Amino acid sequence: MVPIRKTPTIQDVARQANVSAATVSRVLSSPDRVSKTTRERVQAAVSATGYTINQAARSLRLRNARTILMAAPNIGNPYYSTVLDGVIRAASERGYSVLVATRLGQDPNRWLADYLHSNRADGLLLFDGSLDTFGINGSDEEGPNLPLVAAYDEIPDPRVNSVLVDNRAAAARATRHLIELGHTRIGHLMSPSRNKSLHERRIGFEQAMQEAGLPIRPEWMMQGDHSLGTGIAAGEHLLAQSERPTALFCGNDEMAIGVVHRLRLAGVECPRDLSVIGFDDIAVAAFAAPPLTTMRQPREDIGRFATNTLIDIIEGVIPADEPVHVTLRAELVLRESTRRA
Amino acid sequence: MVPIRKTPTIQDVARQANVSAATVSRVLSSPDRVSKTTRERVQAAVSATGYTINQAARSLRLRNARTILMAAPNIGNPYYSTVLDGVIRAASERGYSVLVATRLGQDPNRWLADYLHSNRADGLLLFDGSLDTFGINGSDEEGPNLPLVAAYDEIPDPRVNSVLVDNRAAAARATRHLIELGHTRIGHLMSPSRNKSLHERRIGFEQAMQEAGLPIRPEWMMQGDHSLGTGIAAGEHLLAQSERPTALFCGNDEMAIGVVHRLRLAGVECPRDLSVIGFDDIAVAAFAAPPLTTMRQPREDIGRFATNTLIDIIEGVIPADEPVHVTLRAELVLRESTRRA
DNA sequence: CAAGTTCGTGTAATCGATTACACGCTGACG
DNA sequence: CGTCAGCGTGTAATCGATTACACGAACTTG
Repeated sequence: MVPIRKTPTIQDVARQANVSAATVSRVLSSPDRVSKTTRERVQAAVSATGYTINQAARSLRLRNARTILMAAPNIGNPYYSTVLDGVIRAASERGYSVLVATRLGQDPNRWLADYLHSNRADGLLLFDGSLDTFGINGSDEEGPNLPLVAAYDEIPDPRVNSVLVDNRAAAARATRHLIELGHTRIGHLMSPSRNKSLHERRIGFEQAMQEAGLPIRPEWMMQGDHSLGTGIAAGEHLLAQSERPTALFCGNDEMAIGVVHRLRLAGVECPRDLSVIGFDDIAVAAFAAPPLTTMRQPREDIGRFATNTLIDIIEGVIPADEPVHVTLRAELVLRESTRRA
Repeated sequence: MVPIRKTPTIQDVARQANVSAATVSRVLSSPDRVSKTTRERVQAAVSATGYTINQAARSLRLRNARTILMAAPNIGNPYYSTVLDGVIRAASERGYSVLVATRLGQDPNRWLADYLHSNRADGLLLFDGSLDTFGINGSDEEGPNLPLVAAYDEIPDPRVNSVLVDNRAAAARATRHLIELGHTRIGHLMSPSRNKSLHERRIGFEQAMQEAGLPIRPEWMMQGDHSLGTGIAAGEHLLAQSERPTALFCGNDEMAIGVVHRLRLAGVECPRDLSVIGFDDIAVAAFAAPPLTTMRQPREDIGRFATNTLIDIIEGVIPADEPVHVTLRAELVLRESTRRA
């Protein structure tokens, strides 16, 4: 019967190797500062004891956590989960752990502060533009003082680093696709407008329409919230109208799928009666009925890029006082939900 | 110009309130042990300084992290992301943070050990049955000594706590659904069999077939790996046969969608020519073409339940030496991919 | 009024790793 | 042979929170 083996500490290793704890620490962090013979003795002791570092002690001493926090309004959403995958991979490559937080019922400005001021995470990946970053960053005058990278959604504060897709250009591209197919009666199911990045999609739509000299009909501009539910509601809104558009640009794929689903129940088939283009290219899109034409966001790249930027800032590779703004491009993916007018 | 404000410590609060750090600590953890007047003074000092606890210091002293680790082979998978959502919510309610780890290219038995022995996490939620739990638990004879709950996949070791779906019963239910619709020529696209839980789905299928006195045709038993790709391959396998089944039970929804997709390209329509039932009810399923009949797994419940069980074990609410085995039920969701033979 | 409780608070040790500083040894050089 | 540089290692302080123990004050009780 082996007695309960406590997790070995650096002291245990030191004793085993007949050196001081300081030397063990040096072997682990800067091996060249230790003579070859002691180094080997210590390394043997490490594997003999099965020592692993106690992160809490290390964090306390070094005032960092080698951990980043990813915050998203809803991780269950397939959009974010792909991003998260990229985040985890990038973080892991650089020796960082990933904490995940989701917005819960609480005060939106409180839920993160706790994590960040408490030395649990060294930086924040923010995928939620509705947050007041000042609440996280301390007083306004100081500016951001905690490593923070915003992605997916733009933060009004230009001092915040960001990794974004060029939503305006992508939305214009999507709209032009419909125009190139010969459509002139085009509607838009809009994304929530309090989110600045998403609002850009509407602007891109309007620009493309104006450039083509096409009218923007108010009754075909519908407000959605990115849920399937609003897609279905938009479908009903369209069904109630005497004159319907022949093409529709939706602010995201979920809403597009909702619209298509609702219209089909009423015998209005996509793309026969209505061409629909979405945005994001979530995994579902390719297998929806019909497979959805959409603007693909490089979600995993967004995750990786944002993570690497964040860690660069944390480690001082990038100076913290010069905000980084990266813009990635979305790509048109042609499938079967759009066709010639 | 305000000087750079360092994160306030418990000492700063103590100074501000004219008490000792011990008293501040007591106000925070057991307020009734402190007199009303000092308590209020301390609370005022806490808000005045904006103090938040330093988790690293707390973890070091208390030898816990108030953090759990969720490990899944692939978080980008929509299946796991819903589970993760349940995990985060349940953990958050109990004051725990969630670290997420994904299997990377490395040695499967090493990637977790580090997290757990290093005081970063107090327990592990394991969603990957291919791991050798002994590597995590220390020597065999000791048995599990680190709080661990396995979900989704069954761990061969009965001493490991688990939260699972009754895969065999659910698979039998799915198969009986096809039989009740009058199908007699039924195939099965199998899940990976090295995973014990998933293998149960095959057994459930075979049991239901046998009970109904229906033959199991080897050429209609196909091996998949839960990806869309194997669904497509299975579709091709079926297309190459002279005699095809009229119904197919797929080990998960992705494969089902792949099969349907591939067959349609060849003019074989679901459900007209082939009824297909999936498993899991991932978000896509309802909006696939056609909407997929499937067995719904209570994914968020699995996440919540597993998390609460894990935290109960960590906190000693449940004795660690009596393994917990919870079985949840999957539910038949009727949509349009199955019809009468 | 002495002795014993109870209550509220402070003192100091502790968790485990890191690192500035000090010290001793070796070897080079004038 | 004395001095000094450089290398390798140990000593001890430190990070911030928790808590066993001690202590003094107030209160109870015979």
